[in-house]
Amino acid sequence: MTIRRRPTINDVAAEVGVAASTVSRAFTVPGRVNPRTRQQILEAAERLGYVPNPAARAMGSGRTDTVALLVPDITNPFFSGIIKGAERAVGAAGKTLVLGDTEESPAVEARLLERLGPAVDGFVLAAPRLPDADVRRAATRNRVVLVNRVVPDVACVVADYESATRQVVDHLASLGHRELVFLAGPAESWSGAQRWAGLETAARARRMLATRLGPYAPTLDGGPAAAEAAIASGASAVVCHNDMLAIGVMRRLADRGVRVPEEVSVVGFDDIFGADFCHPPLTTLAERTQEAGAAAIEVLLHRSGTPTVIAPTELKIRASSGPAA
Amino acid sequence: MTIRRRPTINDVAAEVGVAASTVSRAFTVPGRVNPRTRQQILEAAERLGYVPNPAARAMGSGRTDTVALLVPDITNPFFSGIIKGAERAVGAAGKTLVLGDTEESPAVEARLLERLGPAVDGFVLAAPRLPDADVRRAATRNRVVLVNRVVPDVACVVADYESATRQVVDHLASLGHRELVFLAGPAESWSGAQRWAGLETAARARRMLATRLGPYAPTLDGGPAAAEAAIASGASAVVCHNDMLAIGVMRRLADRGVRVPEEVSVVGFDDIFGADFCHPPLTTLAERTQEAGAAAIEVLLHRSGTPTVIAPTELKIRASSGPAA
DNA sequence: CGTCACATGGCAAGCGTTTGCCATTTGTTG
DNA sequence: CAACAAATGGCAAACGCTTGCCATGTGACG
Repeated sequence: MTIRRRPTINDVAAEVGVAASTVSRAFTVPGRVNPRTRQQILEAAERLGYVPNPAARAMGSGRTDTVALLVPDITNPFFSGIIKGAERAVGAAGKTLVLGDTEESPAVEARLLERLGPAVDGFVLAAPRLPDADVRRAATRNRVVLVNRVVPDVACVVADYESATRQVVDHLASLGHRELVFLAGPAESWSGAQRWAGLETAARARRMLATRLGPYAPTLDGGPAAAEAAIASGASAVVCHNDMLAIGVMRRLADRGVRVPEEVSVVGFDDIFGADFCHPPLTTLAERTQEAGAAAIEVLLHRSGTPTVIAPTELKIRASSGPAA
Repeated sequence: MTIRRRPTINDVAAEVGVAASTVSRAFTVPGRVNPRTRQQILEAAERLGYVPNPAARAMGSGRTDTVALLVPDITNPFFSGIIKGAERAVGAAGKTLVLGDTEESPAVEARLLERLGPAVDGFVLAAPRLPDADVRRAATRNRVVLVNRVVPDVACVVADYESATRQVVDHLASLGHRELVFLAGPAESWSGAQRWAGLETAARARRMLATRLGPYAPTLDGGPAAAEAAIASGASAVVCHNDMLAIGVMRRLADRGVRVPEEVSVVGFDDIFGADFCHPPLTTLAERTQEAGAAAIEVLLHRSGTPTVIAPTELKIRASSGPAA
C-alpha cells in the first residue's frame, strides 16, 4: 500500500476559502468563529480527511496533549491495572498516553525521562526505581506525579498502607495466629518498606511477633528460597512482599508437602491477575490499581500544587489463609 | 516544583559560537561536522542539559521516530507479551513506542488510528477488531503491520496456527482421545477462526470427531456456560478458544465435581501468565508473544513490501490434559 | 604554483500549527 | 443616524528543528 500525503490545515483553508488561522480556530476555539463558517470548515475537513498534526500543534502551542506513564514492568499484572486506569483517564481527557517500560532499571528510567521529557506535558511514574534526587530533578523539567512512592515536594498517589497492613494483621490475629514472618522484596522498594513498617506496628499493637526475612526477588522465582526460610522460621503465617512471591512460595510449600492453609497461612499484596485462581486461591491485599492510575492522571492534568492522594485498599480473603495450626 | 524553560538548539549554538544547523548536524549526521567542533557541541549540550525536541524534529524531517501499538486489552497477559517485545525492539532502534488500548472496540480503534496517525511513523495492530476495509484504509495513511490477523496487501506476523492445532490434536490423539469439542470465542475473532479451522482439519486427518460450541466470552466469566456445554457434550477433551476461557472452564468443572484431567482433558491457547500456576496447571499452546511483538516492529521499521512472517508456536504440556477416560 | 576536490560551516527556507494584533463588518444604543 | 462595541476574519510572526544549497578553507596532485 502506498502512503498518501496528509492534507494540512492549508488544504482545508483553501477548500473553504478562508485563512488557515480560521481553520485552526474552528478546531481549537470554537466560539471564536462564526458557526456557519465553522460548519463549512468542519465539513471540508471531513471531506478531505484532515486530521490536525500533533507535532505541529505542539510547536505552536507548547502543549503536547500527551502524557507519559513509566512502569517498571509492563507484564506485571499489578502495573497493567495502573496502565489501564491511566489509559482511560487520559483518553477521557482527549489526550494521548505514551507508555514506557523501565525494565526495573534506574538507568533506563532516566533515559526515558530525558528522551520523552520534551514530548509530553507530564509524567506519571509508577513505583519509580530512581533515587529521590533524580525524581526531583525530573519534576523540575516536567510535571510529575508518583504512584506508590513518596518524594517530598512531588505530587503522588499512594495506597493506604497503614490501613492495609492493619487489615492483614487483624485478619491473621482473628484466625489465632500469634506470629508472622514477612518475606521481603527488594531493599530499594519504597512500598516494601511501607508494608513492613505497617505490619510491624500493627503486630506490636496486637502483641503479635513479626519478623522480616529476605530480601527475595519479588517474582515466582523468588519463591523457593523464601519458602525455605519461612518453613525454617516455624511461623504459622507468612506475609509476602507481593503476590508473585506468594504464589512462588505456595508452589514450593506444595512441593515440600507443607499444606496451605492447614499448616501455614499465606498472604500476599496486590491481588494480581491469577491470585484468585492459583492454588489455593490467595488471600491478598488488593490495591485499586485502575483507580490509582486514573487518580494519578487526574492529579497530573487538573490539580496544581503537590497533593498526596491516598488510594483505598481492600483485603481479599481467600483460601490461602486459615486458622492457626 | 517550578518548571524551567528547556534550552534549545540555538542556546547550544550560541554557547559554542556556531550556527544552529551545525548543532543539528552534530546530532543527526555526525560525519558531517568536524570531530572537534562536534565534541564541543556535545559538551555544551551536556552542560546546558539540552535534549532535542521530538516535535520540532518531526516537523522538520517528517519522521517522528515513534510507532504506535494498538491492543484490544492491555491487561490481557497475552498482549502484555506483545507489548513487552515491541517495547524492547522499539527501544533498541532508538525510537519511542506509543501504546493504545482499544478496549475491544472497533470505534475506539478507529479513533486512535486517526488521532495518532499523524504523530507516528507506523502502527502495529495486534488482533485488530476493525473490518478489513478500515484496516486497509489505515494502511493508506501510515505503515501498518498486523499481528495475528491477515488482511490482503497488509504486512503481518501470525502464529503458525496450522502447526499449532496439529500439535494439539496429536497430543490429544496420543492420549487416546477420540473426539474433542472446541469452545469458541467471539465470532469476529480472526485467530479463533484459524484455530477452529486448523483443529477441524487436523482432527479429520486423525479421524477424530471435532465439534464446535459457542461462541463464549473469552474471559474467566465465559467459563461457566462453556463448561456446562462441554459437560453436556460428553466429550473427553475440550479445547478452549484461549487460556482465560480454559481457566474459567476448569473452575466450573471443579465446582461441578468433574475431575481434570481424569474425566476430561482441558487445553487452552496463549500460555498466559497464570497458566502454569492455575489448578491444575494448564496444557496450552504457547505463542511466542514477545517474539511476535518484536518481529512486528522489525517488519515495520526495516522491511518493505508486505511480508507475512510466521511465528512459531509450542505446546506446553501440563497437568490439565491426560489419558482419555 | 595552479587546479580541483573535498571537508566544513553558514544561510535561509521550510515543516503545520497557534496566537497576538489589526481591519473590517455587523449590531447596538442613545 | 452617529458613535461605539462586539463579532469575525486575516496577517504574519513565532515554535525548534532539518536540509538543500552555497561559500570558504584545506590539502593533494600534476
